[in-house]
Amino acid sequence: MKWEDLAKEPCSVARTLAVVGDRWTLMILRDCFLGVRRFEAFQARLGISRSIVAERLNQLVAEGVLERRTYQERPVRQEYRLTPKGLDLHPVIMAIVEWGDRHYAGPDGPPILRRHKACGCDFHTVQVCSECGEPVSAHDVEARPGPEAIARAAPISR
Amino acid sequence: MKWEDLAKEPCSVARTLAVVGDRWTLMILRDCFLGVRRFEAFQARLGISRSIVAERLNQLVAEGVLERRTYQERPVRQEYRLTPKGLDLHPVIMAIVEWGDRHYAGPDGPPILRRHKACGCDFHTVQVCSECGEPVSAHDVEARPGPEAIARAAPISR
DNA sequence: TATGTGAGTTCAGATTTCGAACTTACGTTC
DNA sequence: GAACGTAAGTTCGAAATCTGAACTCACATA
Repeated sequence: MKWEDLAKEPCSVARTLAVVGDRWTLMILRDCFLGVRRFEAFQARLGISRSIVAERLNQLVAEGVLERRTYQERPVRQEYRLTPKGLDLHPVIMAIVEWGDRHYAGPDGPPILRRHKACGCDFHTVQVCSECGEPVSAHDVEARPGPEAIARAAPISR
Repeated sequence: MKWEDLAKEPCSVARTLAVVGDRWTLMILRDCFLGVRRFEAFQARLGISRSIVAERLNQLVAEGVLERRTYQERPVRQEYRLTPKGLDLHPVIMAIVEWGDRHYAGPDGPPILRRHKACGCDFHTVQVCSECGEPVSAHDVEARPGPEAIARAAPISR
């Protein structure tokens, strides 16, 4: 399988990674959630090649994750902002943060602290079941193919 | 910045991606959570080059995410299983699934259905605050540097 | 004896990614 | 008004990574 074929897989992990699973793309999105919006800022913070920054930003815009907005004419200056679809990636970033905090924090605790404005507390995230509200662990989940995967696995005619 | 330098960044996203942010690594982990354990099975399911499968599995073992276990002597046969540290990645995979389900599901719904054994329902995941239990959205979060980031005097530049 | 399987390793060639320099179009400072 | 700075890229040769295909080793099965 090639990387470009991922999007066609009947799997939401594959489809998501086809968009954001590229090297550096999640780092760019991390910065988006921290409020970074400009090309130069992404490039300077990440210290990666400008061509890669340009390519990744274009991909994210093409996928509707970021929106290119002109904030100044003459000379034209653009900025990149998360769309609603992009904002939906917040749980992905937070889950990644959670794992890093748990397994790679130094003796002083996590490198970045996060406060939940709604309740005012420093917090971490917990994943719960949409139906019963209880925390979900790996062993609690039973996966089975949905209609689409069944259709692909057993085509009516060949 | 080089990819290998990511692990040294005072950021949990960077540290996590240094381990699992490699191309294909999250796809391998997806399969782990679906119960895949053998080299041949990873290679066949992903259809990527055997050397990449071998390299990624070795990296994950070195990082303590997977454990190599001999399930048969003569000839030696190994399998790869998630360690507790690896199981902690479940929320990352589920957050990725959630986004794919939401934005790339076809008309028949998501390609894979998941049942929460504890309550018996088909479910999706919701991220809530560890302190107040309310769902967390991107705009609800205020990030600030922790002790370690302050000590490094790495200002957040925009 | 011949064939199959699991778990890799090896290697030349294709692809991707990188760093560094260049471009364009303006604004600012001396 | 010349020099410098900055935002947002583009271009290009070199370096790193990935691929497919073949090879290995140790055993099992027909």
